[in-house]
Amino acid sequence: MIDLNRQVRLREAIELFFHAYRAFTAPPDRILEARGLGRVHHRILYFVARSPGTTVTALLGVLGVSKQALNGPLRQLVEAGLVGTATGTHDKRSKLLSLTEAGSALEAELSGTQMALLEEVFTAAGPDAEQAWRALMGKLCGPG
Amino acid sequence: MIDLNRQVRLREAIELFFHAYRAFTAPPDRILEARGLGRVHHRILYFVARSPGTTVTALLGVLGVSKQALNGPLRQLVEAGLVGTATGTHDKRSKLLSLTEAGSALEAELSGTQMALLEEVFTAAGPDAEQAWRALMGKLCGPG
DNA sequence: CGATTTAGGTCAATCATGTTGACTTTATTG
DNA sequence: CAATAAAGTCAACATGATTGACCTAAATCG
Repeated sequence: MIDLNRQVRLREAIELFFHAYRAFTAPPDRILEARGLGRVHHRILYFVARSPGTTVTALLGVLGVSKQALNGPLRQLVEAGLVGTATGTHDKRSKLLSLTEAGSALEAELSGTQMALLEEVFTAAGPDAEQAWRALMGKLCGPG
Repeated sequence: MIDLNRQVRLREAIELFFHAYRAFTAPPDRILEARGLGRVHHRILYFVARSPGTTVTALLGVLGVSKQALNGPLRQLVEAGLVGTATGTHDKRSKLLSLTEAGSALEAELSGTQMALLEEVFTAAGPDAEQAWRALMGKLCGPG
C-alpha cells in the first residue's frame, strides 16, 4: 500500500495533468471553432501536413473513421481552399492531398500556439527541467 | 523567429504530450467501457467523490451540461448502486449525492490505475525529475 | 396565508456526428 | 475481358447532446 501523503500528491498530479492538457489544447480549439471546424478537420490538416501527397484511403486508415465520416469534413476543407487535390500520376483513381498555402498557414497557426506555449514554459523552467519533462512523458508512453 | 532545430524539438514535444496523455487516460477509459459507462458517468463519479453531499444543481454547474443530459447517466449510476441519494435535511427539495461503497471502489480503481502509472514513472525518473515535471505542468496551467 | 421561486424530473423536437450497407463511376490489374 | 480497387454518394439508423415546455413538491417572500 502506498503512503497516504503520497496518494494525495499523486492525486494532485492527476489534476495537474488534466488541467495542463486542457490549457495546452484550448488555443487550437478556439482557433478551429472560430472557423467552424472540428476535431476531424484538425486531424486531416495535421496528417496531410505531415505527409503531403497522401491519398484518401491512407487518411481513412490513420484516422480510423468511415469513408462517409471523412468525406464531409474533407470536402469542406477543399472548398475552403485549405486542402488541395491532385490526380495521382501512377494511379489516376487516387486523389493526392496536400495543404494549400492557406492550409499551411492555418496548420502553422494551430501548431504555433502550442509551440509558443511550450517554449514559454520550457524557457521559464530551464533546460534540465525540460529534459526531465520529456523523459517522464516518454516513459508514460510506455516501452515503445 | 525561433530556430528551426528548436521548432523540430517543440513539435516532438507536442506529439509527446499528446501520446503521453492518451496513455494516461486509456486505462480508466477501458475500465469504464467494460461497464458500459462513458465520460459523463466518469465525471459524475469524480465530482461526487470529491464533494460528497453535492446536489444535482451543483453538479449541473460544474459539469456544464443540460439537466436532461445529466439525468440519464446519473439515474444509471444510482440504479447500478454506485451513487447513493438522500433527501436534504434543510431543504427537502434537494437530493444529496454520494458514492456507495461500490461507487467508491470503482472510483478508486479508476484513479488507482492513473496513480500507479504516475508512481511508476516518477520512481523511474527520480524526485528531481518529478518536481520539474510538476513545476512545468503547473506553469502550463497559467498564472492561476 | 397566498403567490412566486427553486430543485428535481420528464416529454418532445431537433441537431451533430458517427455508423453500416448498398451502389456507382472510373481506373487498374490479372 | 473480368475482377478488383479508389473515390464518392444515398439511405437508414444510433448516440449524445441541445433547447423549450411543462409538472410536482418544497421553500420563501410579502
